[in-house]
Amino acid sequence: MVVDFSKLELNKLIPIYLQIIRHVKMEILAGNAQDGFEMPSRRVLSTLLSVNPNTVQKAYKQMEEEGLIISYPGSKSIVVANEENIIRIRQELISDEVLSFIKSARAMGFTLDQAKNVLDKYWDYKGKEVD
Amino acid sequence: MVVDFSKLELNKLIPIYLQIIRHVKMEILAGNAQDGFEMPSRRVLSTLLSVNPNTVQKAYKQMEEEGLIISYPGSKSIVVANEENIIRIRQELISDEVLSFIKSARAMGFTLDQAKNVLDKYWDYKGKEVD
DNA sequence: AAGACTGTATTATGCATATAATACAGTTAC
DNA sequence: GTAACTGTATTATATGCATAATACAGTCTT
Repeated sequence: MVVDFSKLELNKLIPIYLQIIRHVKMEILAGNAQDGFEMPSRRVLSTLLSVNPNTVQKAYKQMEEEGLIISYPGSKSIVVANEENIIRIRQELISDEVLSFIKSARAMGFTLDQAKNVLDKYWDYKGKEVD
Repeated sequence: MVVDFSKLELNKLIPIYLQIIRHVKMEILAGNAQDGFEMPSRRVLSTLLSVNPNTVQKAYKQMEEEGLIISYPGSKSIVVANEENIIRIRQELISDEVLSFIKSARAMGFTLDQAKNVLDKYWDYKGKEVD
């Protein structure tokens, strides 16, 4: 099975290679990218995302260094989704995504209840308009 | 009264001038930066944040163009926190902060209830460790 | 065996961000 | 009025990110 990138929408503010890495981590956490799954090749993913192959390579190289994937020259790269990695990724993403949101919500003057109400209101939200 | 920047901690991933702008918007939303409040001078804020004066100037110039502040050459810049701005800022920050968090939480496989539980767990969180 | 795919590497260019060092004119405080 | 502050502007340099264009060697498929 191959790790799915079809739901990754690139944001212009954050470096693309970091968004690729974060996407893989989220797919692992969500249980969609399991241990031993294949990564798409650098060239294939660069085409899919309309991005330069070197940008994808930068992401893959860093994931390699983090022990998130294993690459064999000539062959495809493989996901390493062992317990150790999953625990580390969960801590990292909670710290990056959850805590930064809480920080923002508090800075905006939200109480905990108000923050939960906002989640209720926008959880199933799809489009672009907000009110 | 002068807009407070003492609680702004700079993140290395996001451009500094954007973090400055976002901080002002959050202070306005939270009701801390009220209409007519003074901004710290470019030089003073650059010293406070340990950042180049030109970086602060870039943030102030963009806020000027957004109608968020008014500057008079030689004098201090003033916050424009009218109803129109507040509504626009609220929409913008909800879109930027709330929707991006929801998107991340869903990508991590969280249900709405799980997301709320995470908020409960970390809302009052201070330090750096996560479990 | 051959061709098409892999990973990996190098060199060059463009752009945005941030820094550094000045400069000048208007306002404010003493 | 003078000094110390304002906003505003310019030029130069460095860095990170992304792109473009190649190149080479290993693996896989047929």
